[in-house]
Amino acid sequence: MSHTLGTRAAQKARTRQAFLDAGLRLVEDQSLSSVGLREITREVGVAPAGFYRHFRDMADLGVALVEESFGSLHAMVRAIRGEQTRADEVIDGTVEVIARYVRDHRAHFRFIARERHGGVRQVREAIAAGLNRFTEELAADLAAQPVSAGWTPEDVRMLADLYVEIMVATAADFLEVPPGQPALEERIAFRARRQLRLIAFGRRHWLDDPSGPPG
Amino acid sequence: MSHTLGTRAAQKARTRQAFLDAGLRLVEDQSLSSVGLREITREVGVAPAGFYRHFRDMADLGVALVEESFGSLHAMVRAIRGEQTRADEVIDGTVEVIARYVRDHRAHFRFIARERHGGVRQVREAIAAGLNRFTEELAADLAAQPVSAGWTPEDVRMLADLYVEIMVATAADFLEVPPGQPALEERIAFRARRQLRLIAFGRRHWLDDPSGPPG
DNA sequence: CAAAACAGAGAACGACTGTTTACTGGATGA
DNA sequence: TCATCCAGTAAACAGTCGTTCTCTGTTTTG
Repeated sequence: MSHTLGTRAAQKARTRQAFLDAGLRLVEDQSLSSVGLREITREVGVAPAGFYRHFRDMADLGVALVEESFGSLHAMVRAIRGEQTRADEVIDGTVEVIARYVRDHRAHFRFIARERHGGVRQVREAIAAGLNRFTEELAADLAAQPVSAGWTPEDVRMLADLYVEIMVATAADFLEVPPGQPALEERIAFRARRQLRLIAFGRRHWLDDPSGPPG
Repeated sequence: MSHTLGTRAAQKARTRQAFLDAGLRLVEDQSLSSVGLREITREVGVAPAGFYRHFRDMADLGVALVEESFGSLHAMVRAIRGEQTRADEVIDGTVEVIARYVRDHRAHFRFIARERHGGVRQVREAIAAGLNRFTEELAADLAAQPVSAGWTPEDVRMLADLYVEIMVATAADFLEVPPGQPALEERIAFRARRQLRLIAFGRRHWLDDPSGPPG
């Protein structure tokens, strides 16, 4: 804890990381619930029983993968929070950050998209919790903006949910594009920018419209 | 083909349907790629080899399940196309239809949500194709509405994509609610209505806003 | 009414599964 | 230095897996 890890603990951490990397690799083209324990130890180059030194079962490893994935996503959140002021700068920046995130952390996001509604309950719940934290942070940011004056907290949260849904869907669409097809990527980015802009319009007129926001 | 199926073909169709039903049942709490061939024949009450009389492999059965699921969804589309004119009537009706669809076809939608980004490529592609057809129909409806005058087809499609994404997300949220919790269901429905209304505002101001739609 | 078609049964195949057990050997702390 | 710890090994456990084969009994066809 206090100083650098002993060669002992360091080696354990390295093996654990190798498990996470192998798990991420295997989930590229199958679901977590169909990845076998022996399959993953084979990939790591370790005896099957060695698995239990690091994880209780595959669901446990899955939850660890969720945490790792959201860790890299959190770096992206901070990047979005740059100090742009004009609305379309924020939009362009947001879409660009999503694109780069998917490019740089392809396997992480694929894992989240695949297991978000996947077959392992613990993993689903961990992803839901992570997305929830993400949405709350975004809602706090949105609430602080002048445009949100007069909004109820519930409506701000509703808007944040909408934004997150678009971001996740956009990222998932990026995933389907084979790497190195910038034209297709640009089409997706273009559409995402327009969707965000449409929502920005609706947001601006949320309070001043004659038919009003209350349901 | 021409008249009623012989007892022969009828029995085959019955067994095939039993496979589909069993598949849907097993995918309630695991991914398709982890459902075994023997597991499903056991559920149906048939010898393992019997499977091959109906499907080439599990991916084949998965694609058949996608078609069945979208079949029941198509009934819902037609229901949404009721002849309401006022915007909030359409919105309320849409959300209500989504809620009822999830209630009545829980397993079908869970399958689509789970396998949309799941581990079996053929199934992913079949779902993407189904959602695409769905989105195109919706886009055609939207284009016919007076509000869409002056919109480019690309922007109409962008809007349809946005609607579909919200509908799918809302349905997925309904899924997470344990049946018989109307209070939680109403919270989700309420939020979905406000999101749709926000978009309706943005849509209304898409062309008349000073900062304009072109990117 | 005979012949062909064919859904499903049953058995066998080799390979793979998760988990437990007893063990080894190098790092760790007194 | 020496006892303790513990990450990783090797082997065995009782199953399950997908696939192929041959066979049976009924339905369909001509």
